[in-house]
Amino acid sequence: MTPGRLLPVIPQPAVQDCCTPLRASVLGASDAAELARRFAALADPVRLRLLSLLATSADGAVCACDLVEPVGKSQPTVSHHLRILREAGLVTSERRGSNIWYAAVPAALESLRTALGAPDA
Amino acid sequence: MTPGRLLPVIPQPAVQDCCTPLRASVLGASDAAELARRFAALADPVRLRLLSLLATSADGAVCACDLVEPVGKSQPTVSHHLRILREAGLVTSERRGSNIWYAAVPAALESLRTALGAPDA
DNA sequence: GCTCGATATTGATACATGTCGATATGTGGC
DNA sequence: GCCACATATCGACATGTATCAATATCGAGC
Repeated sequence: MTPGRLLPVIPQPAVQDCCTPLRASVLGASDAAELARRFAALADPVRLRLLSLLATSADGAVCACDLVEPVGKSQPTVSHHLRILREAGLVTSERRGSNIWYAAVPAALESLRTALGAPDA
Repeated sequence: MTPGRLLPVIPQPAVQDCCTPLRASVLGASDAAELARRFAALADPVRLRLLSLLATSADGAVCACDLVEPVGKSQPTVSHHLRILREAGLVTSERRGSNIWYAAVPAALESLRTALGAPDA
């Protein structure tokens, strides 16, 4: 379990926003593949709950040890899902002592919102 | 192929927006499952291109016969993907003579945008 | 350096999904 | 009713994915 609270900030990676909005112009094959890859990371209830846990945490980051119990899956399964979220750029991780802390990447969520957005938005 | 242009409007179904935004409160298990189901519909490049074709069409609707060639998949495969988009509420279809026309459902896209949105948005 | 706790990786299994060819269903015109 | 065309469904196959138990790896403290 988590000891006291630590420094909140995890450096946010640069998010290269991909792909013009769906409604702005017809998606090319490679843009579609990249967007699909990112949405696939959101297409699992466990990952959505993990992301939600991170995005709503007061500190902005949560110890991996505190993510296992809330989602009710085994530790390897949670680690697997965190890896997929990380590879999709939706979360970042940082080692703090013997623990690893995860944080959501708001810019990545914004990027996906943009892809779903109105053509003139 | 499509003859001339027809009446543009396809009646839009009511969209029940699901699930509080990810960043507003921790997602419950059932909300997470429902959201995951909707994002899964977007987690395929063929479906994203189909949706983009529909969302950018000048008439607001496209004959199914005009969706096969652009995505470069077989007719049954396109039909399969259109069904998934329809069941996710992202597109609507309407019979016009011997053809079936599809249209995007903007409100459904907005609903997903909201789920990805900022807590106070 | 060893041990312990935390996280990641591996291997195995069950299940879902994308794809196509073949076929069914449905519509309009003759 | 029959034929041609458009769309959907079916069956089969290959591939991907979620899950867990077991194991490996990595840090910290002694």
